[in-house]
Amino acid sequence: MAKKIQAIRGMNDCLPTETPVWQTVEETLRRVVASYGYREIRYPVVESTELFKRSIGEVTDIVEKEMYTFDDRNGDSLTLRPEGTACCVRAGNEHGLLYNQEQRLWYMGPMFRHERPQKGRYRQFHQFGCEVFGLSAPDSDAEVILLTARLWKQLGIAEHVRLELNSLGSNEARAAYRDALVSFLEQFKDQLDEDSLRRLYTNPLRILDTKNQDIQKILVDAPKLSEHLDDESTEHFKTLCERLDAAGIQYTVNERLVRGLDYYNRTVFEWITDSLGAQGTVCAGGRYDGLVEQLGGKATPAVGFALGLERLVLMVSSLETLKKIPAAVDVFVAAVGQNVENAAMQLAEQVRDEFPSRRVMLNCGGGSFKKQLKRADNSGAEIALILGEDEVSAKEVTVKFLREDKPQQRISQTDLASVLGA
RNA sequence: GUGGCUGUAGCUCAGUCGGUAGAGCCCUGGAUUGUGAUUCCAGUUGUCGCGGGUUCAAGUCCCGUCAGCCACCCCA
Repeated sequence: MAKKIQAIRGMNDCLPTETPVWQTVEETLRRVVASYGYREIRYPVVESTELFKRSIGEVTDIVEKEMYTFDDRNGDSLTLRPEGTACCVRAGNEHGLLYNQEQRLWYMGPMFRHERPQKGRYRQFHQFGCEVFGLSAPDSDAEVILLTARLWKQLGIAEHVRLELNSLGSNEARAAYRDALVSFLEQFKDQLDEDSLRRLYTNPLRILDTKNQDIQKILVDAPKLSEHLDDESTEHFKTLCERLDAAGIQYTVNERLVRGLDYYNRTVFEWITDSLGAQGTVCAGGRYDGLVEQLGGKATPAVGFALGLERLVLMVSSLETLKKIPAAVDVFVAAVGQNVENAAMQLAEQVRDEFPSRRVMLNCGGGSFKKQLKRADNSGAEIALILGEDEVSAKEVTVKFLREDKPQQRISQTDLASVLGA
């Protein structure tokens, strides 16, 4: 045997036993965003490397070490998209969708990050996201959060996720807080671990959500982000919380929640679960009022979120909140004897013509009657239509019920509706 | 990128002290030449992840490597 070629590490096949769950999740997402009037946008998997450097942030892990970057044949640096927001903004700017307009958009598709794979984290993974442009008031923040809350209800996992919320303030407030935090942490420089030291000057806010208990102790006395917020952001956040309260959405304000991507300002939020091991974040988002301008467009406020489809599928499958996966076949057509295969193929086509919603599988490859019935059983079909020489010459068909305790019938081929109708 | 665990039939797994490669499921045939799913009988499962090494002898011990899982890191 020739040497087997394996899939690339961290890039998974989705097998026929798994695709029904994916389809159900995807259909649910589409239905919910449609109910909010959001429209789909699609954009390429490959973009200019510069797009992600300018949006996500030069010193983030994603840009520093996780991107699939390569040179095009003409020497341009290209990157497989590691996230969708930057691409959405690029496409919106390029086609004049954003300036002086309101847009409620959604997207779904594969993203790529070169990380070490583990549960709920893969190198090719799939995100679904929404992006709202042209609206700066907190009711638009509230709307996207309400939309996500509805998703969990529709998927049956509402009891297994919780919402955390924070405000990063304006870019100026965030910068001021950053300086205050750095000068505070510099007093404890000798107690910081390697990761925190590295982030002290590159991305100090990320130190806030470290899992290191010793660092968390130091942080107890650190200056608080909420005390550095500008008045407008404080008001914005207060109104958002009121909207969520009025809508009956439960949340906790987590002052340590800062998010990893540079473009966020004001609202940031995460939906978290305890049922996925270390990868607890199912959905995350926030406001990014500066990004459109940063990517060459006219200043446009924006808010959005992204969720990880693999993580949702894992939750939905393990919690068994979905109904049992239905069989792929309703009717199996068996052909037994000499010269009946043409008639069987025609019968299968006739059933598909007359009953378009019925899923019909035709026996292929011959085989004994016993073998064909076994195939019928394995297909999951409810009904076997059996054609032998007798039936063909009489223009009849034998109907066998595979899942019900009912005697088989022999009916005319013009009377299929009596068993397949409705 | 770092660490721990794992890798044997299509699938789930066993394999003792280093001594001929095993079970169940699945699949195929038969009991039944036109009746599946139940039962009985028979049969096929194989680069023991890959490459080296030690040994008379390696699935078993050692080294390397690849992959999977879990955690760190990071993030959806």
